[in-house]
Amino acid sequence: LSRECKRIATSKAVNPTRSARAAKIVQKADIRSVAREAGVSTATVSRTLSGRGHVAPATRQRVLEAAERLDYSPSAAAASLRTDRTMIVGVMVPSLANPVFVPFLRGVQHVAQAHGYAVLVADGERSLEVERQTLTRLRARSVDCLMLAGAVRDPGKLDELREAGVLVVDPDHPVGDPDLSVEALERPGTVEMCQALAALGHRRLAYVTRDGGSHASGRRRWGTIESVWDQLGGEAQHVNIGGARDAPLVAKALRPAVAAAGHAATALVCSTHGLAPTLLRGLTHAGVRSPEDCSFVTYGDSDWAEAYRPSISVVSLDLYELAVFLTRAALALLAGDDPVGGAAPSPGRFVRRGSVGPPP
Amino acid sequence: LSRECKRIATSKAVNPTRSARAAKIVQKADIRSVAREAGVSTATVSRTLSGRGHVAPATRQRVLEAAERLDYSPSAAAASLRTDRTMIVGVMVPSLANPVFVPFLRGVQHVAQAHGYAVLVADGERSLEVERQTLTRLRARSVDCLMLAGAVRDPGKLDELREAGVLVVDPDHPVGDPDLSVEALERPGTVEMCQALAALGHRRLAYVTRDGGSHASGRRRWGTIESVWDQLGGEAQHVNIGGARDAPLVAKALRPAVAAAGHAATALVCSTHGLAPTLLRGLTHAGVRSPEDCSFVTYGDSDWAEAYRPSISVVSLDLYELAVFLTRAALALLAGDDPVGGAAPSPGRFVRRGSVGPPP
DNA sequence: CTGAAAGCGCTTACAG
DNA sequence: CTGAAAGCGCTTACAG
Repeated sequence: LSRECKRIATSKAVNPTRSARAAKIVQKADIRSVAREAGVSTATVSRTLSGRGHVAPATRQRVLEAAERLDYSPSAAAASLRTDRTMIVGVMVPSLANPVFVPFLRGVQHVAQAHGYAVLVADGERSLEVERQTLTRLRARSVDCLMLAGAVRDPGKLDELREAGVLVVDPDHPVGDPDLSVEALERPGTVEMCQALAALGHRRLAYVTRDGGSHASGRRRWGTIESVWDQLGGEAQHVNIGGARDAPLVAKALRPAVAAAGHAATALVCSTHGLAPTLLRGLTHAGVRSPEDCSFVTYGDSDWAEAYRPSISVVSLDLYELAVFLTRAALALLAGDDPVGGAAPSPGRFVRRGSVGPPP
Repeated sequence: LSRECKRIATSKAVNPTRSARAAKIVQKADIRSVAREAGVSTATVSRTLSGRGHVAPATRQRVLEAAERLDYSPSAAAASLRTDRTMIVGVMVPSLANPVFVPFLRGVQHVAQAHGYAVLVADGERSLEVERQTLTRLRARSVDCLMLAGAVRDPGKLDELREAGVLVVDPDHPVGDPDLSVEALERPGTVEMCQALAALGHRRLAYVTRDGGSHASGRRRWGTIESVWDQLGGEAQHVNIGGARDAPLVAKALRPAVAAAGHAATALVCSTHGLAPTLLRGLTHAGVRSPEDCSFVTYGDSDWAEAYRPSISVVSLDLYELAVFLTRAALALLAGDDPVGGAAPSPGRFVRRGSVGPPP
């Protein structure tokens, strides 16, 4: 309906009378009506409301009141067109179905909101095609800044965005400070975990993923674990359970690793929080008890991990905190401010709970 | 840097030479450069790329090639300003920290993306103030449509948005079809659960929330449970554990309900998925076993609920599916299309698992 | 401290 | 089928 009105209003050239009528119906005050109401130029209204440029206190007051009275809401589109800044930060999430990315999104959201930016979320839906299309759209929207919640399948697209003037922030490859990469931050947690397991006497560890390394983060973790565990004198193996979901199938996929006579792994490390419940069901089905038969650790924490019996040990990294830090830095850069200080994000850590014990 | 260039470019009036240089650096092709490249008017370029209006096949071809060659990405801001449509759908989430809202967001995202809309997320951060400010921003961005993932604290703000021409979709109060409200959809699941418990011989049920009804959805659920359970001849009580997090505190809060000599509740119903792990830890701490001493059911399902031992019975409603349905309908309305058919979202249902058994 | 005016990059009704 | 031109609502360098 109101769209109808607007369509009529658009043809102002054609018929100013209808246009005026339509405008009255939609009630959308623009900067000119505010200027008229306050008896000043639009320039002054703009200066007052944006806070840029000096305005005499009395004038300022009148403008604010006029804006209030008319319930004026400036058009973001018009401002963007003029200033070439959209005040939008985009977040590219590989898959919203994967809960690990939500804290990151939340962190970006929090900071962006506080700085007057809006947040555009894009969901890659685990698909190269969708991701590409989505990034193209983000470019057309010319977000001021794009935060990546996880690895992108087609990094070439990112360069396109960068060339178009978008500030792209990739936690896997942070500009400036390599110590702030997810990998670097997570490493201490992995090391702690390996040391704790080794100290308990574990020698054989199995790292379990769903897709065997198509995920960049999963692959990197495996690299870290492999080298750290090797240094500690243990043997690590990588188990890929593929698409298995049902407990019997998962049990079957895990059995070679955890029940091999003589050289079974005595500790299972789950690559991502979302996979943990599936593995736990598989273990239960296989009759493998934790921690008696096999210790269990997962990457990523939650209330459920803690509530499980035994409570699940985790390597956790606060992605919310990381997102807050990175977003602050990015927005400061955009504003041309000095790089913000602020506490650096805390590194990952190992939280030992009931699911870890000595090897059988 | 590129921002710097742009700033220079902006002063085209002042110094066209510098401007031209800057434009070359930023590489941003606009519709005029495409028109020039293809040897047509901007009108024709616009018509070709938008698909509105007829263009001769040969011309079309030339335009597409020129656009491709120049890597043209039309400015969404300019288009919005002109057409008064932003092609953005906003999603208002009461709190991103609450995982129940994520499937809804994902559903909106999926449909929006498929229809060429972008998604702006707003996080209320459980705060009236933040929520208000956020809604004001969504209005300034003039989203075409606003989907509410949950109840909004200040419904008055919504009317403001509606007056500004935004299509606001509230799953708690769907326009047109009241059978599509979250409440109506969830009811069958609640009824099933109550019937199942009653059939097993339960008479006393406790419904547990964290904040005792500040949540609109929690309050409604309690209303439904109370009346259904009453009809079945049982007694229902409402327990509010407030902010308790530690197992001992939660245990203490639950004890009056589940351990009252003679008239203890024999079934505990948890109001929301996120609260379940906390309650389970409390029960474990209190030495209450499930289902032997007390059956346990929660609203909202997940892999963790299923993996828990005993596996947790749930009342589940697919909010992803609901979001998909509502978003499709909303976008069809915006496009002026006929209301889409499509399967109606499935109602909630009760999934009985190990945590429910006969009363002690 | 303030105003008049140009222009951001599109789309669309109109005329041909 | 195509082009010339107006205008969407802002912001900002310039002039006063």
